Amino acid sequence: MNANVVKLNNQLCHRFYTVSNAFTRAYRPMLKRLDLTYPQYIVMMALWENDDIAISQLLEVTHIDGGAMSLILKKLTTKGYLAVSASEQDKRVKYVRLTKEGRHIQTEAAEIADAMRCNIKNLTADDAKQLMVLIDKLSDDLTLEICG
Amino acid sequence: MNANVVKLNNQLCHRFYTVSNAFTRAYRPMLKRLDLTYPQYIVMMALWENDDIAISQLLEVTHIDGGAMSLILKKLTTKGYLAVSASEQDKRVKYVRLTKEGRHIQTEAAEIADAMRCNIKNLTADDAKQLMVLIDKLSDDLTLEICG
DNA sequence: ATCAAGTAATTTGCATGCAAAATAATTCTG
DNA sequence: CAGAATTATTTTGCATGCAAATTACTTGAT
Repeated sequence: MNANVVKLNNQLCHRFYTVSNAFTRAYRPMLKRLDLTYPQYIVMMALWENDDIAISQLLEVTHIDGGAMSLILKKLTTKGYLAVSASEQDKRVKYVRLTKEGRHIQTEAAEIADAMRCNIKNLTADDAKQLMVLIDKLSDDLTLEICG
Repeated sequence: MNANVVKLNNQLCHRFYTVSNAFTRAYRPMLKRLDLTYPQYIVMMALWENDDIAISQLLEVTHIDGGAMSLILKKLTTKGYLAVSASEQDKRVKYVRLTKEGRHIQTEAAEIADAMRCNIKNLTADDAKQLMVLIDKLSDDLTLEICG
């Protein structure tokens, strides 16, 4: 029978794929004036909220790939937004700290976040809240069982 | 005031980023035996549902990047899952068609989709339905206004 | 104390995603 | 009917995402 035909339009995963990429594209032109890519913006957001943390913690909150993070931190360092330094206690650990410039651009970033929220008109505030709750439920499933 | 502090945990976009990547990672080991990556799997799903279509249509339903699609189609051709041929009417247009082998692996793919659904236990069927509705609303916002 | 494990980061190789430029072929316009 | 504008695909250059291997340090067991 045809019940086994996998329909693209029924796939939750494909929706996430599509929307996630759409977000990245939507942010790109806005982040351009800060010279940030979307993943770099995620790192900056994490640091604005919690500065001077270890790379391992940054990895945990951002969910960015470790290998990618190495490159991203180098680029953000080059841009002058942050500095990375090894811990004295444990030389394996490296701490990331915003520079004055890195803290400074937070104001502009807040405007970008506002602009993005304004662009999302179809979705009500309640919808957005609901959406986050549902995504978090799904998120638990995905992280817990790395599939059998 | 602190109202302008952008919190990572309030960002819808970051949730999509995280979950989308989690899906890709979750699918990877399952798709391995079919020698498919997740985007390649999307292309196959689109073709199982609608075979013998132009690349432009494939781009439309999958939302995969055009540049990436070129490479993906080459790889799927090499794997023996499909064939690409130029249209007679309009030589600019190329049609994509599944091979017998390409059609054959649909059965196994259906099992993979089922397995993935089984792994998502936290989310009820109703939740999933709700989630799709909300994502589609959001999706409209993102595709329509490519931001100002 | 010493050597084997374990940890934190980085590096590597491959597969996209994205924007912009380049190709190739078709249609539109004067 | 010829050149311009348009359309379908591919190519190019850069930035991740992912898994696996590697490096540099630390900790643990004996």
